[in-house]
Amino acid sequence: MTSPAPRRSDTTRAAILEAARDRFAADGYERATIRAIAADADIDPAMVMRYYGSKERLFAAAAEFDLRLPDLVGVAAAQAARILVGHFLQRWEEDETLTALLRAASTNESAAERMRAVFAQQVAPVIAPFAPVSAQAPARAGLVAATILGAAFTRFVLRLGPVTAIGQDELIAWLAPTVQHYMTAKRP
Amino acid sequence: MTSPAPRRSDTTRAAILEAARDRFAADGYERATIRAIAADADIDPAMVMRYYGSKERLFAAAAEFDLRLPDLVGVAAAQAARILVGHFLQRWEEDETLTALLRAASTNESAAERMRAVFAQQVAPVIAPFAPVSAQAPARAGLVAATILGAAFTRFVLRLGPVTAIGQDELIAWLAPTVQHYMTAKRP
DNA sequence: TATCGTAGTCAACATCTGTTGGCATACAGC
DNA sequence: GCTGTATGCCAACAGATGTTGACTACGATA
Repeated sequence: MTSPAPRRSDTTRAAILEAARDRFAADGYERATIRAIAADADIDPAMVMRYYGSKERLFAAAAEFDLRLPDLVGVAAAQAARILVGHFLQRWEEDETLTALLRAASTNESAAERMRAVFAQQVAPVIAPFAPVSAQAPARAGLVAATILGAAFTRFVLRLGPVTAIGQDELIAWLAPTVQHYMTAKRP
Repeated sequence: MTSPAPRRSDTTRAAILEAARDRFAADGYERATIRAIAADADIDPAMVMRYYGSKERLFAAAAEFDLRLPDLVGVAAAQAARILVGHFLQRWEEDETLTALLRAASTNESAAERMRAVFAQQVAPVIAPFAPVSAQAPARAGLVAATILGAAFTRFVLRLGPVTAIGQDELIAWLAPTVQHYMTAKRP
């Protein structure tokens, strides 16, 4: 597995991608214009098209990320829930790509599709082993996603005062037991 | 308090508003165009401007709603949480205005501001009386909002398969204890 | 140094957007 | 019926947007 030869334009490509993430995170898909992204990256709008083909494909490239969820096999449910919630909040704070995808998924169908894929490929498999009955695993993972996304939406997108005011540790302390409950509790 | 004289154009106004709610709910603020709304209502785009002044004010009119939250004074917390969650889910299913506001709030600042106002004026006051310590009331209400909005987002906006597959009764059974916990449990 | 592919610039395009003003029509009050 | 106002339609404008193609400058390679 050899990486492709480095190109002279790699710095430009990276600058475009970084500016795109900024704009998509701040404005969502439709309000983030190619011209604004190009201006932020201090390059010509035509470069964006040359290197990424279209706005749609630029977004696809900008919204690519790995949640890097830890392996939780063998970890007790209570501890696993704490780790999960903490990891998600941390990822959201350090990488605005997550906010970009969340914002865009509200109005752009392909962004929503990507988000569903992230759920299916990265989140659900980590939650599933904790389900007492495997047939319930999808619903349980869905509830966990609703919890995480609800927190992320109110905190990073809507910026609801009382939620942004909660410290990260306290937020983890509130959400972890909920997530644990969804993962393992008897079906109500 | 006398209602203003009915105008001949009231049916047109109503048709515009209904079409606007449809479009805003389906597409979000920026992708819902005045031309599309007018076409849905089968009228001329200029009529929208005449009656609502601007797209911004049209949205403001279309996104106006009352959650009609019930009075929960004296109700036990467990029961109150059930009622609240059920009421929210029901409102969301029957009135797409809520989805319109949720979608728009992701990318439009004035929609977000309105959503924060709905939280402060309609949601927080209902939750506050259940808080054991009144200083914690805002945070508790914020957590409830995160729970509700997370469920609404995954179910009605993102349409995440496993979440849409959960029946309404079962969803209430899962969420209500969580909401009750946020409202009343000792701070973790 | 000459050559060729890469990187970058510039101007323009077709289209769509919110918005405006002018003009016809229909209704209500005299 | 006549008049004035409310209602509706049409065409157009000005600006923004994604996208394209032609042209120039650079940098490695021969």
